[in-house]
Amino acid sequence: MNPLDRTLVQRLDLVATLTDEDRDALRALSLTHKTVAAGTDIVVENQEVHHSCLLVDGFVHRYRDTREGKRQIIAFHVPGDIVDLHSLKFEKLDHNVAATIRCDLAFIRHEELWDLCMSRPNIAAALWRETLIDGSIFRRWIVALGRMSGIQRTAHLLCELTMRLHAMNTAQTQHFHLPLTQNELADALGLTVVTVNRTLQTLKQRGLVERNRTMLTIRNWPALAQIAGFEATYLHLRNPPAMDFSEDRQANASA
Amino acid sequence: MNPLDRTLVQRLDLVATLTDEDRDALRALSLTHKTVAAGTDIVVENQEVHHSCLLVDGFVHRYRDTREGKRQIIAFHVPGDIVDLHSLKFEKLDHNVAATIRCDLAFIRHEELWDLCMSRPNIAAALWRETLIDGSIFRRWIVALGRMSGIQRTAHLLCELTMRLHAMNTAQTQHFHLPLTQNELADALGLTVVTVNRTLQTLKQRGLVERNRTMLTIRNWPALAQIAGFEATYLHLRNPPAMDFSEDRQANASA
DNA sequence: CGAACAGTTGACACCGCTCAACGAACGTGG
DNA sequence: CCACGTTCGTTGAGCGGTGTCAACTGTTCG
Repeated sequence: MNPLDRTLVQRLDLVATLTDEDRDALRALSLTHKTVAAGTDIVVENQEVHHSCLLVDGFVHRYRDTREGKRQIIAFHVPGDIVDLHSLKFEKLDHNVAATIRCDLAFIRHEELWDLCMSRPNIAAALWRETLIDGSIFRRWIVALGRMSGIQRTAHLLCELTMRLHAMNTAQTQHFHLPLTQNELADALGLTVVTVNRTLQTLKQRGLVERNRTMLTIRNWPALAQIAGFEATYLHLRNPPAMDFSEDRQANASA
Repeated sequence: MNPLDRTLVQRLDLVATLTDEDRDALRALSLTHKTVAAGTDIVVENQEVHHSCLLVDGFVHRYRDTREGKRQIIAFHVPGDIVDLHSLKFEKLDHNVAATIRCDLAFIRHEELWDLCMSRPNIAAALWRETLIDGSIFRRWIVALGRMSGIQRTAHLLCELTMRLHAMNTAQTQHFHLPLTQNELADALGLTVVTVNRTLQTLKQRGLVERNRTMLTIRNWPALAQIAGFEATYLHLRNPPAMDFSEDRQANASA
């Protein structure tokens, strides 16, 4: 099966309306595949690039360092995302993209992508919408960083990632792979590792989520969404996943 | 003179490459004009809109309130900006847009804007790029909110607004109109009014900037940019303004 | 003139940071 | 398969940047 089917095509179907011809045109894109190790910088600030990078498998984050050497993570990406679609219209990048874990990537030349946009307005619209959703998520992070407490922010991030992974079927139950260290969570949340550690303990004590290394278990989605003030509309999904884990909960009750 | 010349056309010329035909096509857009009072909500969350709003004159901010009633300002807009270009591809908005002061606005129907994008790829590219720059600014705000101190954040915001106003010639010297209250600054910076007040005093004591009601005076741009860690690349301007106020400084030395 | 808003100042509390040490899990090579 | 280094996670103590609360001043405008 074409790797684009369960990544880019599936992703764009989540957020836009494509025709069969659009999908075929997407499948016809020529890809350059590459696998990179955890921690690899995929694209770095000020670099000039002529292709965009589709995340096929793994987990990616975008970040920037301050002059004092502190790191702020700006975004996370799940399989199916084009992690630097913005580079299509920028000469130089203003931040870095790195592989959080070992990743399978597929590169698409800008020229070819732009030609596709010109010949298929639907696809241009879908990709533009993708970059706008990116921006919508940024806005929500700004609100979280500026006006929400540590525990609210943490809950919000976990809600967002859970929903995005479920939307793409990368996660399918209340118990799934979330390959982030507390350090990475801290750098995304504008907190320190110590605080994140304590915050996660609080969330566990309250029976909301449990995290163990690379696994996350949602124990009480409604309550988690409640303290996060999470509503999925800002992800602009056409059919947001239900997030009803009651069946799982029974199945896992014995565990 | 067509109001689009000194707003949208000028703005897009700052960030993209247009032909004369592109400019003519932009000038031919049909506009609905409107003036709103300070504090007016221009578009609100969850609203469905079928036009985008060009800021002709005034000052606009975008914001969102948390469940606890705290406000976070997400973006500021200067004349020439389309303040809700993202709405072109979204059914529902995920945040609010409000007039910071009395504003002259011009509305453009989405249908007409999209037709223009289809017929003129250059304009589509320029507008897409506009939304990407919007996102780039969000990213920088995320870094500021997550990993920079109150004084650094404040300096950074002042640098950004100064540069954007100068790029559009809305401001032309070191002394210009910046119609923001300390309350609005606080809500943008994720601080409280009290802290902003003290931070501004510190900046003044150090001889960097002075703010008086609606006026801002840049006293030492290099030093201000230094503590903010400000570099203009993320604004993605084709020709960033020089920001050399040495002549002004002499002229204002007596004041 | 008076209400409403914007700005200023002081005292105090607290959330989250810093520093520091230790424990647990993992991976790699001998 | 163990030994060991490295990364990740955990815990405690103390500090500091911002927030909170509250009072007061200054400005604008009807």
